Amino acid sequence: MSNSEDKTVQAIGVDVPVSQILSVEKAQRMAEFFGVLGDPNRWRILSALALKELRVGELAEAVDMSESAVSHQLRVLRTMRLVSYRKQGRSVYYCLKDDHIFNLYQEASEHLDEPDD
Amino acid sequence: MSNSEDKTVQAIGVDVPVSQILSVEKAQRMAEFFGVLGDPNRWRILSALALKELRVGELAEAVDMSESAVSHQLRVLRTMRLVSYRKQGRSVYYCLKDDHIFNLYQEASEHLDEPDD
DNA sequence: ATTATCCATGAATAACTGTTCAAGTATCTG
DNA sequence: CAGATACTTGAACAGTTATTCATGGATAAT
Repeated sequence: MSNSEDKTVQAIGVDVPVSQILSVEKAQRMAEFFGVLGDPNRWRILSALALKELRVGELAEAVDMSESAVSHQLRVLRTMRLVSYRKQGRSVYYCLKDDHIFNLYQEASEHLDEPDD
Repeated sequence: MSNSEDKTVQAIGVDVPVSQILSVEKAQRMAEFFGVLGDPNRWRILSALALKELRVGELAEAVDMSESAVSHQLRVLRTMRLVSYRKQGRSVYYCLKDDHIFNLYQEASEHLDEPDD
């Protein structure tokens, strides 16, 4: 809900209740989340972690990025709670946090695979 | 599938089949799609269109953006086939193309609403 | 203790993105 | 036809983002 007063805009005979449009705040949160999924290297990292728990260095090798770049991206993924980690000695093992990412992947795949009309 | 040769990286005793990591091309397509959902104003536009078919001008008023900005964003949404449109006189009516967007919204909401562990 | 390894972090830079502004096309009205 | 309305488009500019590079911290090995 966006506004306290129930403003409307006239459209096609009926009014559009502006209050049902996503609020700026909610839209912002959605955008931040999906924005994290808007980078190809983060998808490659996530897909690698979908196979098994991996250390930062292994990840870097697997997705062919520098350790620093991977580490930076892992921080972003951590912030959105898409991955979790555990430390063991000097290593840090990362893994997927839950399987929402699988559902999002599937849903997007379906959309992208749809015929062009 | 990423590489023709089935390269692996050693990890945790077992090997990680690099060939199962999302290819750069597939990752790129995923990122492009989700990147479109990585903007708050596009979410507001989509949520407005979820209520009913709207003209560009009505959309602009509803989401409080300039017509030009809305038009630019609608082109992006059209490119990703998230919206479709029909012309009627000088007006152009836009609507949501399918309901994948609803599922994505729901899935993301669930993720964002999860407790912090 | 010294050195090496693994990872995180901050700054800097290059690339990308979204808005505005100005102009252009198409349709309707008088 | 002239003017107004509805929308689109391209260029420019500001803000954001992802990488690299250099450095620092923590743990392990010698």
